[in-house]
Amino acid sequence: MYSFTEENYLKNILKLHLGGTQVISTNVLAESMHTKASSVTDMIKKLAVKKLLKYEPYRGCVLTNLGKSVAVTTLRKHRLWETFLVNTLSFSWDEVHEVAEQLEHIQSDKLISQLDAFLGFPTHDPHGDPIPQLDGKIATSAFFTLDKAKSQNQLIVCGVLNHTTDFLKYLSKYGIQIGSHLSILQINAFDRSIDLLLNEKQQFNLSNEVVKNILVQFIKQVA
Amino acid sequence: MYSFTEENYLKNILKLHLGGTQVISTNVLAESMHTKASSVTDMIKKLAVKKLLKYEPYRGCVLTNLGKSVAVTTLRKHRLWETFLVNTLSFSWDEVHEVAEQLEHIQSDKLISQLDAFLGFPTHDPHGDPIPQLDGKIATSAFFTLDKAKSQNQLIVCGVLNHTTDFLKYLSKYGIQIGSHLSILQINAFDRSIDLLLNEKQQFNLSNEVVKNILVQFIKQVA
DNA sequence: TTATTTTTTTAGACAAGTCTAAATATTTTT
DNA sequence: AAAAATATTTAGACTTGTCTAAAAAAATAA
Ligand SMILES: [Mn+2]
Ligand SMILES: [Mn+2]
Ligand SMILES: [Mn+2]
Ligand SMILES: [Mn+2]
Repeated sequence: MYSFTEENYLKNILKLHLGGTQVISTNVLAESMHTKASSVTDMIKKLAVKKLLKYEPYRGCVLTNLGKSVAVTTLRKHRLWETFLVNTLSFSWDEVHEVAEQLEHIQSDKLISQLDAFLGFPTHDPHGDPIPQLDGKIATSAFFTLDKAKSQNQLIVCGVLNHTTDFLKYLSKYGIQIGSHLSILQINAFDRSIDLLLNEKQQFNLSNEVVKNILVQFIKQVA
Repeated sequence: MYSFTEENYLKNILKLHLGGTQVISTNVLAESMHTKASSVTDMIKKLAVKKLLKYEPYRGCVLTNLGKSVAVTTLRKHRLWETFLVNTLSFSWDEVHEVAEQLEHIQSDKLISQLDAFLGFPTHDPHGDPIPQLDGKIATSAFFTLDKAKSQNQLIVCGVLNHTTDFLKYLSKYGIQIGSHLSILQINAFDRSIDLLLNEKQQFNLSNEVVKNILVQFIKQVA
């Protein structure tokens, strides 16, 4: 129905919307698409004709409901495939994104619904991001970033904001993954780094730059 | 590395080679690609420049070893994905081809090797076609078509030559699938149709047109 | 409010892949 | 061996998506 390129534009606009931007400017979208502003202008004019977004010259664009639904479906497919790659095919969380970028464009409703069922209707992908449901609803994250934590907090790692291979490999090297337990020992005021205890065993320090990209929640007391 | 289109051309040429044709003519390839002869001429010139095939104007083309290896890999991916769709995601054998046509172009060596392992290193796809191995070897079929059978033969269905949804649905309606047992009751000389017994239960007649497209082998006596 | 900088759009070009119509080659028939 | 039929290639055009360079609009600074 829609080309890979169109789906990628819509998905990137959606991500920018989800990041809190109402109207997406040409330059911001060009950055996000790793392309030039002139290419973006051409493309958003075409997407506007197809009623996938609203476009005001020199003002930027906003997804229509139609465009949003295409984008959400693409994001859903991306995250389901990432889950499949990690849970079923033993990929590590830093290896899945590139492959999911390809798989998300496969067109088959049955494929996605069967995959969803096979995976047991997962709610979050391997990076802790919510998987949009069939009806288009995306769970809003109840998680907060580790730099908001207080001393003595008992936390559990739920996701990451930075999805780059480098960052994920860095976390993996320390043994940090989704589900890891973190106890905050001390917050260092001078550089905002955090001393913590991982899984009640290893103790180390994480820089503020790292800490800002780790999503956590309080450990739930299971009665 | 290679575009979807290039992979599709190479895969179609390989299929024609496997069908017994040494040199592939422009018109035959155009038919196979559902495109026009002039488009084929353009494309094979490009593939020749890339050393994927040898091309003699007005004479036709032949895959090089490089082209053959790309084509075989694509065919391997196609058949592994078909196997996944049927074995893991509960697709029926007449629903998988279109989706596999898309999935076969996903680029990730790890994806394919992990999928192969997950499926238990299958040797044949859901239509009974051999899955090319990593080294490029394609098992030659030890099967024969049902129209070669003799009266009293005890056979097992191993594959099909016609892969269309219509044909596969037709077989499924009668309950014929890979692994079905067939006993030849009678061969009717006048129309070359066959009366047979399916799985020692149902008895019916299959036309010569149908019978020519079913691959079988003798039932092996397992001691 | 005018001048300068930044952002966005337009103009024109290019690559991939396809098509139709016309020109050549090749094969088959007479 | 020439004529007719068939197969193949060339020429020119079109679509999608991209780019650079230049023009125009908007935002910011003076
Ligand atoms: Mn991803
Ligand atoms: Mn993810
Ligand atoms: Mn197939
Ligand atoms: Mn098959």
